[in-house]
Amino acid sequence: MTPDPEHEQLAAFGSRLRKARETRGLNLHELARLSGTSAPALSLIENGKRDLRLSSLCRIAAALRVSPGDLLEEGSHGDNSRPQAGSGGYDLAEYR
Amino acid sequence: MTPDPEHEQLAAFGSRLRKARETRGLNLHELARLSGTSAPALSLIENGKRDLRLSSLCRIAAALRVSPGDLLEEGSHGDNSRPQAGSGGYDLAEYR
DNA sequence: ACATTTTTTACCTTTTTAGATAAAAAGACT
DNA sequence: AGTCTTTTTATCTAAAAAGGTAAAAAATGT
Repeated sequence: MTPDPEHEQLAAFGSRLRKARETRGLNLHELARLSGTSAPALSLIENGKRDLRLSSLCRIAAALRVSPGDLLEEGSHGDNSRPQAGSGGYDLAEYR
Repeated sequence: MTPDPEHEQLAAFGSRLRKARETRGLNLHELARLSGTSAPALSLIENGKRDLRLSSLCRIAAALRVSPGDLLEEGSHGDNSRPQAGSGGYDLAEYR
């Protein structure tokens, strides 16, 4: 079958991204400010409706304090379910 | 200092990609046929001079029989130094 | 030195990411 | 019901990826 592996991978990436974001209690607007990618773009990406550049992927991963690979692999090795570094704060004040 | 983390990450990705390609004994032209990304584009990417889409990254990784994450992480867990699956053949004849 | 292969660079065109903004849809809460 | 928050969708514009081709540069081999 393999109905469009392209879209499948983007969709899988998108749902992992969404899960990581929600786990950290961030909404799209906040992640947008942290990552530099706009909220509408993030919405499209999380729904697998938009491709994204590697540089954007890295910025988003950094904003979520995840290694970029953890958003591609289904997180067996790197635990993706919780923010890893201490100080759960996200310095959102800086971006206000 | 952090002189442009953007370019740094692309450059690091590029050299990992180059290493993976060379390990498999493929030249740019062959990887281009296998991945669907043109040889000039691959050259720019390997030298960190061009950004690339996530979908392109996945196609290239598939052509090299590597998981996409292995090209982003420095391959501690997934061994990246050798083709993983058996049958070293790459079916280049199909693309002639 | 010469020929061959491989890589790099340049130019051009098409497609697409990406941001901004606004508006609509969906959810949550009182 | 209504209000507020969050998400989704749409439209527009600019910047950039990506392919093709071709030519130049570099590396390799005889």
